[in-house]
Amino acid sequence: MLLEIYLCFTELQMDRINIKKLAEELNLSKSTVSRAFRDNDDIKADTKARILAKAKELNYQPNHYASNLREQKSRTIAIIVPELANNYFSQAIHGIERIAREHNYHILIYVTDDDYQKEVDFIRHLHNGRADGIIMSASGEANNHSYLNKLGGKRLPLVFFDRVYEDIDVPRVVTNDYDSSFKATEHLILQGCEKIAYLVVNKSLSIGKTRMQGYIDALEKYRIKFDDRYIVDCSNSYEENDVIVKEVLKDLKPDGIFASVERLAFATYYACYDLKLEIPKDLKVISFSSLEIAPLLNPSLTTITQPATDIGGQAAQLLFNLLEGEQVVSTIQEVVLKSKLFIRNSTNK
Amino acid sequence: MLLEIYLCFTELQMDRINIKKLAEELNLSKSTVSRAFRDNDDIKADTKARILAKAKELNYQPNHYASNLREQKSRTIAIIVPELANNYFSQAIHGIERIAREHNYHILIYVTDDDYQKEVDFIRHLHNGRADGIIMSASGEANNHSYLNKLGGKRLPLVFFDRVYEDIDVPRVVTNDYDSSFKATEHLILQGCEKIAYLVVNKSLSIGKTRMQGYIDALEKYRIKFDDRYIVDCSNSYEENDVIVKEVLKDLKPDGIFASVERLAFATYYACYDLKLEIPKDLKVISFSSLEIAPLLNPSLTTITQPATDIGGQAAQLLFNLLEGEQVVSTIQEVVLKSKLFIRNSTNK
DNA sequence: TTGTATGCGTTATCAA
DNA sequence: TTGATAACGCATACAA
Repeated sequence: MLLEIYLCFTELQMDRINIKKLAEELNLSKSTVSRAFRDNDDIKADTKARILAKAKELNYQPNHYASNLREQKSRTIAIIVPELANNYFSQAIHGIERIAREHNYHILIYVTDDDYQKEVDFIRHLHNGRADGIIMSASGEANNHSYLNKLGGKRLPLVFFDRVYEDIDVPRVVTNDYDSSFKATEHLILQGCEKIAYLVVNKSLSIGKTRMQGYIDALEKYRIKFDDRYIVDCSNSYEENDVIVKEVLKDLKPDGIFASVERLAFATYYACYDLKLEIPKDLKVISFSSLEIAPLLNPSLTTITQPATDIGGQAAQLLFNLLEGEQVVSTIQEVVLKSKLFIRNSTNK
Repeated sequence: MLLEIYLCFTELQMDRINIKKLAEELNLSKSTVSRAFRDNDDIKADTKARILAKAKELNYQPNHYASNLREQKSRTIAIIVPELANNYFSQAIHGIERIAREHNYHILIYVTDDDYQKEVDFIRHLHNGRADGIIMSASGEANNHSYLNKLGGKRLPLVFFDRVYEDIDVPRVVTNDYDSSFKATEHLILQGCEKIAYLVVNKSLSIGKTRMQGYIDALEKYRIKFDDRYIVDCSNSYEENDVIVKEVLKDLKPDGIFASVERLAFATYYACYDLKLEIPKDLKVISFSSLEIAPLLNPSLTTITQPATDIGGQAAQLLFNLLEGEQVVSTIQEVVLKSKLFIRNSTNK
């Protein structure tokens, strides 16, 4: 009976070990115990060791919410992305995660499903102190995002990567999209393409626009008449894209496809299989992509490969500059990373 | 001078709007304001509306750390995975995220890089109240994980998916790996393979063992002698796997490859390209995978496809049963989802 | 070097 | 229906 009570008691104790109980166990005050977990405080090495040992024994961890309420910072960054089950974004998050871990920060993940309202809600919500900063690839280019100017300022540092809002002045990491798509288009032209379709998911997104401009300018350089029917607005749904791409292939009979995201290159491949079109004979395909197995596709896919992991890492670095930097830098910081063209069989003559 | 102080003051105010200031603005008490943000409390509809309007105007959000310190729960779940830039895990996380969002929970991501010590550290750390529960795919099968039995219990609910520790009694979501690999091996045999190599990343992992047993039993059924040189222990590094796989192909000359994870199938493809081996003529390949573009590979890859998103979703569901369930269920809950065999050209006669 | 006391921003209990 | 007050667990200024 006594044993039972004892067990019950210790279980309860186990259930919630806190600084007070730990202090009692050690016959010390809470403040002394607290000091043991901070680096720069005055505490006898001996005492500190005793405390840490006991803490480990009892599995004590300073309560995160109490600490952060006190210190007004969370050592947490939030990542907001349009989608998760996506090569590019998972690599970028991987890059962020690595840097965050080095800095002993934790990461929260938020997925907007390309829904601008969710993005707004997430950001608004995050102003409750849950995160010290945000790294985001934007979802709602077409919308009014002035709310970010109010919120996004010094209160909660924000860094963009890849998909940015041009009108919001925050640090950002992008790739040299204009050059890359110019070169991509040029490559198709030099391989003999004359009717090049540009597939894009959301052409109002700045990233879509930049890439499109490279395409347009390359056409111009080679005196190929621009025809806006060849700018094809696609969606995020496999089924819809299948219909859209097949229509384009049948109606416009392009001899080159420039896909602004890898998903659209896949849609093109599937469509060609179904329509018995042969890549690269009937149609050459090039795509922005960070797919590591592009060489294994049938045919191997010519890609403009973005350094996705690096992009994430740099974005994290920019955020930590804001969070931990001594001096406030007032100019916009923009990091431009280079994509690289890998020529493979999908664009071979 | 006064102006400066005033500006400074308002800036500070803007910087940190809290319940007290909001209450002062409204000439109400903190408690009344607090009530406006809870559902079931007594408060005049009129007052509540006034409060919420003002809160929106001032961009007030109840401080997360204070709330959670008070309520002793965080509405946050932690996900621990071996790696992130990986098709399977990013799909699984996507599944978890969807369910978590439905429940209004946030997610923290931790990546172990297959390092058991990191896993232990993460879990230990998470006992500081930062998360209400953990969903994990394990990294350290070979190690002693009894620490989990102490920690993992009621204090911080834990759910496994995919890679589990058999000796830890917590809910789990797995796939029918034994059956699937039996069928996969059988499929290779029926396609005429006689020397089938099984590629595995960590054969001491239970998931590797289960899959291996299916392979072994299928061989036995068809009276093919088991030779443990055909069990090939690979790594997580591209370079190392390239060497390992090529050696196997050259030395053992298998006519079938069964890859326990998709990365090893890719390594096999690359090796075959280099060694001028033709799939499926010289070598048939089948792989566990959740790759959506398996049909686009050259040749299209026969897969045992795991419902990765679903696995994540179910794991989240199990965790929410623990977190929100009224009754404590004492038996182990195990959810088994079925993988599906998709026969494609890599195993065609 | 250690202890005491206060407050971080909430929510819950109780009283009004 | 609302207000005053005490905790939640911790970190720090100050006292000893």
